[in-house]
Amino acid sequence: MFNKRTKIKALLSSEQTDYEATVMGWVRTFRNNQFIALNDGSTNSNLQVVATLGDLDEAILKRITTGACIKAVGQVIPSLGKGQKVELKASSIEILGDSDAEKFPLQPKKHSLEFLREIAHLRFRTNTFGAVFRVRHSLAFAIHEFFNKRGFLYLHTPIITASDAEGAGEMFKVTTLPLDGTAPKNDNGSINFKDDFFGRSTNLTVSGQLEGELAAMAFSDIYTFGPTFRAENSNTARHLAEFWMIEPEVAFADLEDNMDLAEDFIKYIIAYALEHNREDLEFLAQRLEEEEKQKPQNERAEMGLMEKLDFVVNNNFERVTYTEAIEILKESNHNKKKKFQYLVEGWGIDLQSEHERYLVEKHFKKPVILTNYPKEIKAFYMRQNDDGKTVAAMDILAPGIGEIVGGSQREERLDKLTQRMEEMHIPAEELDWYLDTRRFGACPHAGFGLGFERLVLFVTGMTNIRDVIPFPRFPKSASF
RNA sequence: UCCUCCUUAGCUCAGUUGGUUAGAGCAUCUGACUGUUAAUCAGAGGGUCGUCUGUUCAAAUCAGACAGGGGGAGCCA
Repeated sequence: MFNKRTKIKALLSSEQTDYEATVMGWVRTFRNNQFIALNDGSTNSNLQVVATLGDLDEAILKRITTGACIKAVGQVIPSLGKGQKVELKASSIEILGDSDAEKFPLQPKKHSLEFLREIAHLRFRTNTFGAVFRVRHSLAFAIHEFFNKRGFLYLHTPIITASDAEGAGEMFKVTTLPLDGTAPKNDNGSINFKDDFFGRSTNLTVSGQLEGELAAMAFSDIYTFGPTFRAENSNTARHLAEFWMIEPEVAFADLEDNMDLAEDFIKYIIAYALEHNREDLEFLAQRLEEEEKQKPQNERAEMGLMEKLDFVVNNNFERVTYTEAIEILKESNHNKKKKFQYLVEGWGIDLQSEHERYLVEKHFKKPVILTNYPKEIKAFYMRQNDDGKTVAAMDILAPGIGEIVGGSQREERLDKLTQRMEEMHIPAEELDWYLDTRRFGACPHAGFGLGFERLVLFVTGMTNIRDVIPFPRFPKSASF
C-alpha cells in the first residue's frame, strides 16, 4: 500500500515528532555511512533519514547511492544535529530502485545548466530544476484560477490548423503524405493535398487568437492556454519552437481595458507564486545572487529576485505611447552619445531590443506598456486609430526579458479590416470564417498573447528559456 | 540566419614560444571514521585533447571545413 507514505513536504512542515512514518524518495547524498538526504520532489528541502549503525543490513547500506530510490520506515524525532528540525530514524530501509553511482551523471556538486540541459530527463532531480518546475506548475494553476474567478471560459483551440494566413511566423507542416518524393503533385509542380488526411494543407498552430475571437463573440470572455509552434530559425535564450501561450480575448473591451487586464493578470500570477512557492523562490533568488556575483559590478541587476517580484506586484506598470517612447529615446543621452547600435532618428522605426531594454531597465526601471504603434509594423487585425497612422496595439516589456505580452484592440469594422488585409496581401477567402464575426454582431473587443515560458523566466530569474520548459524544442534539437 | 567566443577525465577547468609519459579540484572505487550538512582523511583507477583535412621532423597547441555549445543580433511570445 504505497499511499501510506508521508510526503516529505508534509512531514517537514508539520514539525510534529514521535510518530512512525513511511517515506519514499530519491537519495541526494549519503554522508558518513549514516545520513541520507532524501528528496521526493514535494519540496526543495531534503529529509534527513538516519541509518543507525548496526540496525541495518550492510548489503542494503552499500546500495544507498546518489540517485537510488528508497523506502524508509522509522520514527520521526527532533533532529540531534543542526540544519534541520526533524529527522527520520530509520528502523528499516528498502531499496526500490538501485542507481549505479559510477554511471549516474548527477553528482552531489554544482553542475552547469548547459550540462543539465543535455540530461533533461534527469535534471528534475536537482534543486534548481525542482524549484523551477514547481514554480511553473503554480503559475499554470494560478492562470486558470485568475480567469476562472473572473468568469472567463477556458477555450481549447485547435493544434492542427488549416489557416496559414495569420502571419505570426513560419509554420510546421502536418501531413500524412509520403515524404519520399512520391506525393501527388498538381500540374504546376506543387503538392496536391487532395488525398492528404484532411484533404488540404495543414499546419501546427502559431496562435489560437483568431479562433479565440470567434468564441469571445459568444461567451464574452475567453482564454486559451495551450501549446504553440513556430518553425522560425530562432537561436536565442528567449525563443522556443514549441511553447505555451495564454491568449485571453474579451468582448466589449478597448485598449485600456486590455492593459488593465494584462497588468492585473501578471500581478495576480506573481503574487500567487510569492504566496505558495516562497521556499522555491528564495532558493532561486539565492542561486541568482551567486550567479550575479560572477558578473562585473556594472552588469549586475539592481534588485534581487524577491525584491523584483515584490516590486512588480506593488507598483503600476508605466504606460507610454510609441510616439512618447520614441521622443524619450531620441532625447536620451544614450542616443545623443551614439551608444545605441541603431540610433533613434525618428518616428516609424521598429524598436530594437536595445531600445526596449533602455526604456525598461534604464529609464523607467519597471515594466512598461507601450501602446499605439505605427500600423506598418503591426498585424492586420489591430484596430486602426483615428489618426490614420497608428493602431491600438500594446506590448508589455519586462526587465531582463523584453516583450512578454503582445496584444491589441481588434479591428471590429469589416470595411477597415478587409481594406487592411488587402494592403497587407492577406487572402480574405481563407479567413472568411473569421470575417463572419465582423458581419454578424460585431463588437469592440480586445485581447493579448502571453508567452508562458517568458513569464516563468521572469518569475524564476532563470536566463535561458530552454531551462524553464521540461523538454525544450529548438532548431536542431528535439531530444526526449 | 548573422556576429563573436568556446569544445582537454563523469563534471568544472589548467596546459608556457608547437617538443618526450597531458595535470588539478570535485565525482567514482577501496579502506578508515560514525552526529554528518556538497562530511572528512588516506590510497587507486579513469583521456582517440569535438570530428575530418592540412602545415610540420614533431600538433591538445598553427590553418581550414564541419558538428555541438555559450553570449549578442534578427524574427517574435
